[in-house]
Amino acid sequence: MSNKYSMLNLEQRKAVFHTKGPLLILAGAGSGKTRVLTHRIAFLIEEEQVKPWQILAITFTNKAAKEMRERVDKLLGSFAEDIWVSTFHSTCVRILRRHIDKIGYDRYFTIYDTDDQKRLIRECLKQLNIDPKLYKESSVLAAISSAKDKMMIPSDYIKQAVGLREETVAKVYELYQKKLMKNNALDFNDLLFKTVELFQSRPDVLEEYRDKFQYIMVDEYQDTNRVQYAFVSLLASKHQNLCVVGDDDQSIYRFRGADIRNILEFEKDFPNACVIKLEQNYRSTQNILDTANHVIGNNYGRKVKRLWTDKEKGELIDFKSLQSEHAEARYVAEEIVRQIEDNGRDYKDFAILYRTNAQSRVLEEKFISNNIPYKIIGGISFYQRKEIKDVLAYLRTVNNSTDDIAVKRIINVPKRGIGLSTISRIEAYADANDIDFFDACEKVSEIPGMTRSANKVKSFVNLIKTLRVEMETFDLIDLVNAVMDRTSYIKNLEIEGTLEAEGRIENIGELISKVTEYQKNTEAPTLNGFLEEVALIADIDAYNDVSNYVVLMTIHSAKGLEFPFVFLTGMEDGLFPSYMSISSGEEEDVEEERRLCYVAITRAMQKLYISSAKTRMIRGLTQSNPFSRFISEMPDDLLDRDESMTNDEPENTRVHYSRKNNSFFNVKPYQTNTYKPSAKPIPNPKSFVLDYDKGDLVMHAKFGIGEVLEITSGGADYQVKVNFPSAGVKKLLAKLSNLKKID
DNA sequence: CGTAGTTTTGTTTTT
DNA sequence: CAAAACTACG
Repeated sequence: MSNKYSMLNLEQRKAVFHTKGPLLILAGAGSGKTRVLTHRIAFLIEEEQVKPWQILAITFTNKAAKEMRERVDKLLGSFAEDIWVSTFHSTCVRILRRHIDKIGYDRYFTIYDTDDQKRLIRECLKQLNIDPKLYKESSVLAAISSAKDKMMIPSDYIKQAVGLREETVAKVYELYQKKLMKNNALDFNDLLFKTVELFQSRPDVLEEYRDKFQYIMVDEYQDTNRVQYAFVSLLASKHQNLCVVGDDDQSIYRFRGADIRNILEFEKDFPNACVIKLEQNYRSTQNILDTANHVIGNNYGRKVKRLWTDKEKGELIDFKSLQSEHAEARYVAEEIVRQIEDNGRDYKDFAILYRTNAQSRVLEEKFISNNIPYKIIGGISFYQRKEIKDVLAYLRTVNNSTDDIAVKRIINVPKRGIGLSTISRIEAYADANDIDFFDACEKVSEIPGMTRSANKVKSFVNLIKTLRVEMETFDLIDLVNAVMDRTSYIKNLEIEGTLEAEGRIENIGELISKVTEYQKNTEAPTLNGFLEEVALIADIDAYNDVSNYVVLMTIHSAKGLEFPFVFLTGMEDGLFPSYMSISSGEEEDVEEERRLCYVAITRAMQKLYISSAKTRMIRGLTQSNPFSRFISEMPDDLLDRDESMTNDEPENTRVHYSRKNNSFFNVKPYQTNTYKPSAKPIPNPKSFVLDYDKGDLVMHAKFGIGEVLEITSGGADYQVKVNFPSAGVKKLLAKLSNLKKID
């Protein structure tokens, strides 16, 4: 036997060699579970003659899947290609693309994201005459979503509905599902649910996959919900070679339907299950681990385990209380600079974690002014940006004419004079005749009462038809370019000439390079394939630790990652644990937050910094919250407390720019989220000199001559307000607009 | 029909 | 505070 397994500890080896029958691996944070999984796959193939295509390994993120595949590749050479290593969602899509026609859907279905779902729900509410003020689309969506996670179809939901509210939601659910089907679309929940339905209604299909996947592995099992559980157990029930890996202490997706029961009662579900605990931690120092253990020890109903390490105690946990969120951010930035200058650390050694995405703003500002390269993971992701969704909606419309949501999104983008009243007339006509929205557009001349707008609709229909014809012969890139040309989408943005528009143009450029990349890396690239890949992408997937920058992300996004230095910020009661969890009165809710805290602490390898702000502006109100209760759950002798530091930002050291007239930091191209000092180290902001001043006349390539009204300094560039007689007042970035002074 | 200007509303966390 | 939703006017 190959000696690659001798690197593993006793428990890890047990897990690798136990290949038959159900196996639960309780893997504490940093205990090398990915290592176990990859070695287990290698072992199956090398020593047990299992064929690569008989193995299914499921992860939650594409990043995890990619990493696992790469590591298996390294162990085995190149056998890993045929192993199904993918997320729940992409596994299901793959199955559905082959078989969904057997349960009455078209195989070229579209995948709806949250935004699309909300639009659809809005339509349902309208159609059912339900007051959207009383039934907010987000809460209705949450209800429907959780029903689907529990595998309740509309009729099940109606049966169990109690009270007016639930009965109303049930009606919406029923209509929503009908509309999805009509639009030939599936939402995220459906991907799982429909696959399970397929398996249940077509035993022959289930049998096919049961025979194929002799060995199944599931990562992050503690985060599975009911449908995912059903999916896995259906597939595994025959061979029973199911290996699940998880840590109940790291279950942090209850809000998304994750059912901690799945892991706690695995042994009940699979009576002859073998349980192995991995408790040796290879990641963190003793002090960090002890802190984590103490905190999580306050939760009830856990599987008993205690992480240990043979590493040294390491440094104490730094705890600092700052005056405001600005002071906190400054402290973080300065500490990073200090560590880099004094101790020769790299930017990529640092991660800043927070509870909510909103907290990233202030940190970002300080990083810019300290010239620290950083990347924010999450928040409004690239694929959720308006301009990207617009372009994708065009592609979706071209690809699938029954996708009403996509058609409606772009019918008047860019503006073609098709307004609300026209759209509702078409909608009414479509409903009355039971046809798709796009088909109704085609028959616009038959719709009464449309005089002026009929022609506009017609030209829109022709546009789409032309693109459809082009799709036949064009490759993907040309098609995207054709969409851009024929819609003048970019041209319209250029005319706008604002900073915001510039950012949007850059984002579209970024999308085009993603299309190119897809086209290059895929054997048989198709429009459908591209749209699918894009639909299932998560922000964290784009993160790689090769580039040298500090990363900022929510604790949720950080799960599964590790960093030498971790800053856990915003440790205030009401923020973390969140106000919601405290006020709900359910201890369960605080426990989930506590697990989140445990996840955060255990990301740190060498040193953990914890900080809180005495006052913080939230939603426009300045609040002052006590320290997070989790801090008092940490052993006092491991904390290096500094609560005295109350120095607020000294006003004169702050880089002055008011938010109002500096939109540079508000809307920026996705790419510049990664801000890197350019090859020539960017001189500090102030030493970048402009050769014109307020009152001067300048020349701009597009707008011609204008007068400089105002120059605002911010981070790495100046914002210049210029009045162009031809185009009006524009806000421009000095570097991008390349203004030339005129004497 | 489009727009600018005004009011209101909201935050966990995301595959 | 900032984005979204609404209102009033050209």
